[in-house]
Amino acid sequence: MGQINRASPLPLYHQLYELLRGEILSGRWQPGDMLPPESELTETYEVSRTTVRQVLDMLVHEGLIYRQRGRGSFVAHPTMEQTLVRIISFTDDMRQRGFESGTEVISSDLVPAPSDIAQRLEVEPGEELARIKRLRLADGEPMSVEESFLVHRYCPGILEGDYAHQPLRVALEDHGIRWSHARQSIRAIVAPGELARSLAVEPESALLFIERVSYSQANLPVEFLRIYYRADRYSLYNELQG
Amino acid sequence: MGQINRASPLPLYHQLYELLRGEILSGRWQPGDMLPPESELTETYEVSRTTVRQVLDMLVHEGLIYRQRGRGSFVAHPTMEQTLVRIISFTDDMRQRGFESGTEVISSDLVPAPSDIAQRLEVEPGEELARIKRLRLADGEPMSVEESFLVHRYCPGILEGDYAHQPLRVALEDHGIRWSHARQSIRAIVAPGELARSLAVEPESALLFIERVSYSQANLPVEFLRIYYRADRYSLYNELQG
DNA sequence: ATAGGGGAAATGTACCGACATTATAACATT
DNA sequence: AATGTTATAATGTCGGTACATTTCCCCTAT
Repeated sequence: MGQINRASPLPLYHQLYELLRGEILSGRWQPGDMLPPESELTETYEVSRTTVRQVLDMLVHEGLIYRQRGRGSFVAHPTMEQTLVRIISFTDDMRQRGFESGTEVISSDLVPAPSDIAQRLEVEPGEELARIKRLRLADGEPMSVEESFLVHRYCPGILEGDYAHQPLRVALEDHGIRWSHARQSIRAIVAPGELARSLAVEPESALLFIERVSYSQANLPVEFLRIYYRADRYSLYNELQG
Repeated sequence: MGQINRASPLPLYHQLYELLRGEILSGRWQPGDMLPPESELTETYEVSRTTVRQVLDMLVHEGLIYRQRGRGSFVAHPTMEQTLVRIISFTDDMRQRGFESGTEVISSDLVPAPSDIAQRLEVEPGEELARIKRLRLADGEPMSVEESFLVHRYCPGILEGDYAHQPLRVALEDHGIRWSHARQSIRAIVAPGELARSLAVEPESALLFIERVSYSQANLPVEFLRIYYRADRYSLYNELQG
């Protein structure tokens, strides 16, 4: 079990947050499970109830837990909404939607950065990028095409992996890269011929098109991602506040 | 200036939250303005600093303010992101994107509820709905078509308003209806001929298509909304957490 | 069997105090 | 003039206490 290090410069609440978050994201605590009550967390980690509640509130905001007065705090069931709040893997996204996910690598190579991508990745045009193009399947049928551009300098040799079976995220972690946040735009486009063929849809179909820049924990943009979703199979959901 | 009523059953933090939120949303406090420091809010409203901070944290999470250690708390500048978090009017959305907004009413009438819409509005199929169809303009050019279905029982006579010049939201408030939250789906579609004409785009263009159910503060679904955005002019932005 | 009461456990609300960290401006020193 | 120092004010972190409210279970009286 994790420990809280009082000599650490990291605030106690941050350490506890990482601990509890790990329990949930790792799956050690399952959706619907009750978390230890505040009183128990207070004793276990030897922090005040104030700190414990601060952490639990953070997890509520993140959508990882929900709380019920008089009953307890529980691990939340993943919702579609997570897709628009958290960086989530294709596999997890599909599992939430009730699909079995699959992946085929279309191509992977090194390319010089085009100027528009270079700008978003904050590198010089022409800088070497690793490009990985994959077809994503849901229950065996094409769901999306993902084109990923990685700043090769940050992850040399990344192209050696087999990204049909290994998550790109894992390979990046071997290079010490973990995502802190990402910015994306969501658009609608008409499927170009080649994409229509890859996705097995009629030419001129509509696609949901997402462009995303992902930032490492060092706050550097590392990946530029283009995702083309089949509009007949994929939509986004979210909830708005009044 | 607002007051806090200690005899009210509403929690103090909730009352203070509504107060400060009102100052911001009304525009009395402008983006970039510094809020009164915590110490002053504590004295003004005679609540503890804990309560003040709880409220400020809520406003931060809502994206209405940001805080800077050692400097103060400030009214946030509206961002594109709000579109995916808060229920925002077309006018405000366009202003954030740097457009002048305009509206033309295409049609408004009473219709019996189709079964799919009835289900989402939790009424019987055939129940009377007020339907308002509007063309939305940005800098004089078509941006989107909105088709709104309102449960007429909740807002009889709503069709008498002129929704080219008056916000629908205001008319609904006269019926005591204010939005608490809404749920929406985001999809891509190919523009049907009629819509393409209304939006002045090529037939077979891609549109960003949003379907939204909005709930009143009584937690009743009141409006079903279909919005068709020109994909060449409109995209959504948001930020994801790692 | 059923209804009701009571207590235990859990989260919610609200207050207070103490000190840390950061930003700014005014002031002092070089 | 440039630099360093200091004081002040602001938010951030952490601890504590008290009581309210809700849920749930067990026990009892009917």
